[in-house]
Amino acid sequence: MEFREVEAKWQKYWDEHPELYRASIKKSKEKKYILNEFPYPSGSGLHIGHAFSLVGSDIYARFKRMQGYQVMFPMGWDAFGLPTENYAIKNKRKPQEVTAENTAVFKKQMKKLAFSIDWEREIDTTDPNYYRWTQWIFIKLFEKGLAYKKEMPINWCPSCKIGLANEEVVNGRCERCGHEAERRNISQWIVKITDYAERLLSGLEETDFENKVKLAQINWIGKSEGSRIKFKIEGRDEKVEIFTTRADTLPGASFLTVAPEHSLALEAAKKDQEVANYIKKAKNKSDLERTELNKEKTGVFSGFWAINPYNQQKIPVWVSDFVLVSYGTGAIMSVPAHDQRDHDFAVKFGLPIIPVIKKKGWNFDKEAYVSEERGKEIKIGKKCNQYHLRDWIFSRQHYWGEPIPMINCPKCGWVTVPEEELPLKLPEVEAYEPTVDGQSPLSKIESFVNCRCPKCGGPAKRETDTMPNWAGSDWYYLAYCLFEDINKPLSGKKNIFVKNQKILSEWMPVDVYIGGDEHNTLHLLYSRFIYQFLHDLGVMPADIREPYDKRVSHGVILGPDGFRMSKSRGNVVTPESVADKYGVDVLRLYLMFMGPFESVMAWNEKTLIGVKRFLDRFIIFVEKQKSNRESSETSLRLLNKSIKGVTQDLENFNFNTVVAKLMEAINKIDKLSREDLRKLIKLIAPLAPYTAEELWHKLGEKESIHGSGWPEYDQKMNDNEMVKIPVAVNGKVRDQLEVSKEESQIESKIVSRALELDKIKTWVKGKEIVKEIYVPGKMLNLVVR
RNA sequence: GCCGCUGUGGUGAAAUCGGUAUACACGCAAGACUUAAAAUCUUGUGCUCUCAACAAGCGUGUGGGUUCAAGUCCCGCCAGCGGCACCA
Repeated sequence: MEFREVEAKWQKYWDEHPELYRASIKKSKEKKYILNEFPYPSGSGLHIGHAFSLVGSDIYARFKRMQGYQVMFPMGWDAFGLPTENYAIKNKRKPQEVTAENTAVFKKQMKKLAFSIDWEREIDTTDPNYYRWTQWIFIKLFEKGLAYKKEMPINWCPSCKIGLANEEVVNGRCERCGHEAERRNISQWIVKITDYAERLLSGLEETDFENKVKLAQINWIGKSEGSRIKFKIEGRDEKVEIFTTRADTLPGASFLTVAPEHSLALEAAKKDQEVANYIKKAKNKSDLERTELNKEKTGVFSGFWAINPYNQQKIPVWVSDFVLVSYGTGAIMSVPAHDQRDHDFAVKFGLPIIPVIKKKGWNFDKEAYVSEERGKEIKIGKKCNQYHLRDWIFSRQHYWGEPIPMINCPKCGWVTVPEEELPLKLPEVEAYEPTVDGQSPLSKIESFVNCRCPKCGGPAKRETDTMPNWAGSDWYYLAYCLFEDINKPLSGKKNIFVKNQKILSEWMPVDVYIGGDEHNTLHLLYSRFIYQFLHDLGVMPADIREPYDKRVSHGVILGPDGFRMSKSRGNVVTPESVADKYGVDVLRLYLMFMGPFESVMAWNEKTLIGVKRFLDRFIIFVEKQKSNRESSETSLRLLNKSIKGVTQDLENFNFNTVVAKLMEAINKIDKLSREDLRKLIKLIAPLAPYTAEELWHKLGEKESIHGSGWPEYDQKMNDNEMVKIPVAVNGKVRDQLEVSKEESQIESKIVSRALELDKIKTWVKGKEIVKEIYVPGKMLNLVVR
């Protein structure tokens, strides 16, 4: 039968039987919540990367389902975002309509690729019933003091006249027009994720993330332990506080350096034009300039003098942009003898270099001596930790995002939109372009902006910024659990999280979270933070402290030329084109056979042929074998071995070797009974669901194979098998011994039989056997002299 | 510069705990079927020496080390990929 007909037939059947893939908690069965990062539904449809990671996830979900677990494998759409907005602007269309079209295409393609998704749980971050709760979370953040408004520099494209998200700035340039991006101060909503830095670190211990993911998060949070030390400033009451990890080098602090934004620098600028000019210049520096000017240090003397608290010496205070406002206190003590940046600075401006840790023969004038070694402890200042993690800029001056549910009242200040008024719907607008001054298009809609203050009833204005992309994906793993209350909205004040504690504690945490390395820091950290925050609010089950248990990162598929697939390179391979040409099962098998699930691989259609041949042979094999009454003994053993290997490899996401083991089975097995044939088909079912279903029914089955059980490995079957024991002399294998399993356990027997082997005799002849090392069932090594 | 990952045949890659390196597949070569081609099937395929077989030697980026035994563990170096980058 042609693959097209087979696919159409079973896709229809599966659509008519949603119970097959429906996730439901039954007391008797253990649950598995298998989550793949939900896609952004772009206009170009599912790309090969989506297909790759989803095939792997689907195989695992199908495998676990057949093993008898209650599997939840849901899907949804992370549909807010710039590409849709840009497309809408360009084509004068509504983002809502574009999104609906795109998600329809994605869903259709996913169904074709046979993903065993529970479609009843489908969610969409742009659905007001969904983002009502995204907004509710923001309100709670605000109420708990974790969201605040602040002037922050953002990236600004002077050509497009819009604010750019960090993702939109590529090498310091605007992603759309290539113009150099500038910095501009705009008042923004900030979320205090830094309050959770320590929790985000310690929580990692409760997860089963692989080490590289944990390390990525640890590095991103970037904790350093040190102390804060206050320096008196001559002629001023206010002290300058610095942060250092090396308080022991305080005696060598020959000057202080403060950031251009530091209050002391601003103070100095009032009196000194040169300082004022420097600050102005530094402020206007774009990211591009900052990285380019990386090499040469710049700075200016502030005119202020500080007192080193260790020895009461007068040291100058300098202003330099290599000191960052956003880290520590925005001021440092400079120890040129033991820090290379301070050294560069000191050399350029002729400042003293005072060694604290002595090193024989070290030329301190030439280079700083930077070592792990510490000087004697100095107990000045107080111990504290610093983190690289920054607070999270939560505002976007764009249209296609969740409106931030805040109202600014001239009397009451910032007031939240009352919970019962949620969702605060995104109004339909005529134009989606950002305004000339960089504000969100919402700011032009007076009916949206002007409102009454919920507190005092006076006239007030709404926030017009929208939320970043990450907001909707911070809690979607909860939304899948609560889909009934999200897709059929609750009225009034009822809270989905509080109401559904039981459901949450049944499904959470996510058992396996499959996603890309590019999300190992931001998305994973943001969503862990939001979960922890909700946990602190008391709306999450008390004993579930982390949202994800295990994290599996999938690899990347490059184009046939070895480069990342892109339209401009013209090396794009779409899953659809491959499925049309060879069939879905061939595509699925090939994607998995390419290499390890985590690695980076180039597309190679030639290798795909091998997989196609295998699947054809598999079908022919079943046809030929199906009338057998019984299996041959060797075939039965081989099948049993395959069951063991395939089961183990599926468990560990080693899908490439699963395919290899199935190929091996087909190559070696010669005779199977109809009953045993069923087991073999089950082994391939998670990988090639269409073919397996078709063959299964050809054997006379009436129910779907995907609802059937997983074959069991028979431990005893291989017991009386013969085993081959390699015999080595001085570590080099010279011959092998074939013995029964029983015999292989007795060392003395193995040694004496090995010494009877002709080849071994010649190697041992005339020499003394110093040592015999026998690893039962594995190998024998004779050490001779 | 810092952090992480990777290095195995002509190619994609296998090798649970340190225990027969190169499974599985592509490609290539020879053969079968065919008027022919495609498809399919069979056999062979790390390197060196050899007409060939046997045997032997060498082989997992590189130099050392530990061990009866190292692709696997430890130390140094080289190359490639990804991320971060004046973080005090």
